[in-house]
Amino acid sequence: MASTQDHARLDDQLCFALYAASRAISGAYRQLLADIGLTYPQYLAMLSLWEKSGQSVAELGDALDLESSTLSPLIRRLESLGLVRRQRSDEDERMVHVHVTDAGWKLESRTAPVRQQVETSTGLSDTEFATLREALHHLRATVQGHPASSL
Amino acid sequence: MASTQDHARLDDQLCFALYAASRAISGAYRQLLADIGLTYPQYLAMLSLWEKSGQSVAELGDALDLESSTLSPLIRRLESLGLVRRQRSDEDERMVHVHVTDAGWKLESRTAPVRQQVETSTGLSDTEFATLREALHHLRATVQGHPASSL
DNA sequence: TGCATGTAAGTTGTGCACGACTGAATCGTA
DNA sequence: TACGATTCAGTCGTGCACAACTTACATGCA
Repeated sequence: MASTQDHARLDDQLCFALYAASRAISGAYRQLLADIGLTYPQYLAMLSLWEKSGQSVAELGDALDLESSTLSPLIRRLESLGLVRRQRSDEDERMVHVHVTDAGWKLESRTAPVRQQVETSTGLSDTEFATLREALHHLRATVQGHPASSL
Repeated sequence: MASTQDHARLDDQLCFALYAASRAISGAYRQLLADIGLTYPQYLAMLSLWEKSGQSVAELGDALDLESSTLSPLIRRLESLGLVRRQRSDEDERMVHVHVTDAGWKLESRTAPVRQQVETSTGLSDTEFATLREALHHLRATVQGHPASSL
């Protein structure tokens, strides 16, 4: 019967597989990050800031692929948690640099077990993990290089 | 230098690759679906309803892996667009069945080119597409079978 | 029949995510 | 040195996404 139907099936869609898997992973992180007091997007922003403290909002937006309209409130919440500090640039007063505070640095080591637990829960080998990650990075780059106007 | 750093790098995270790729794909759909008047989650809900009209909210939540608190307002918007109709069950008045209306059915054929365009923009062969899709379905199932309590 | 239990759906509150816009600062170029 | 275009952070409005809670109802069992 399934072979005779002309509907596009939800479970056949790559987009849905991606959407559902992404929410499943963020859900796994959510529970564990709750102990630390971070949401999942906040955790990703902190990951980027631990890697490079002092990024401007635009730089962080580049790294996370997010708009300033999303990041501004998120950074404000991180600031109110005392994890980061905003500093307006001296050279260019349009820019705001986001610095990790002492409290922010202290949090870094506490996230390692969270990462470990979620990675274990995926059941993937290191190779599978890396292969899937690169496939997804490549997919994103390809789709973003295909703006709707060119289709 | 990169080899000496002890930070967890954002771009090394599968979770981030997944998160970013998912947003990239939904962004690609967003632009094309705007012509049709649907958001991306609304489109996914309609996909499921076109496949099986008359599902209860809980069934739809099972298919999409979403809570009723997410679906209720989403369905309300679809109803106000005239694409679906709610009907409280006769046998069990707790349940609400969601039926596709004539206008809803008319929309179905208009989504095929959207799907086609996004699939093309991924640059994936049919085999790669299916392989990635199954890997993601499997990943989701594995992670959801690993509740945090068991870690 | 009466009541405890559990389940379906909806409500509320918080936090993304994005488009459209605003206002300030800077840059390019004449 | 004017001044229009651009860039940057931020605001606002809409729509998810989820947790916690409420309401309504059906069912099981005494």
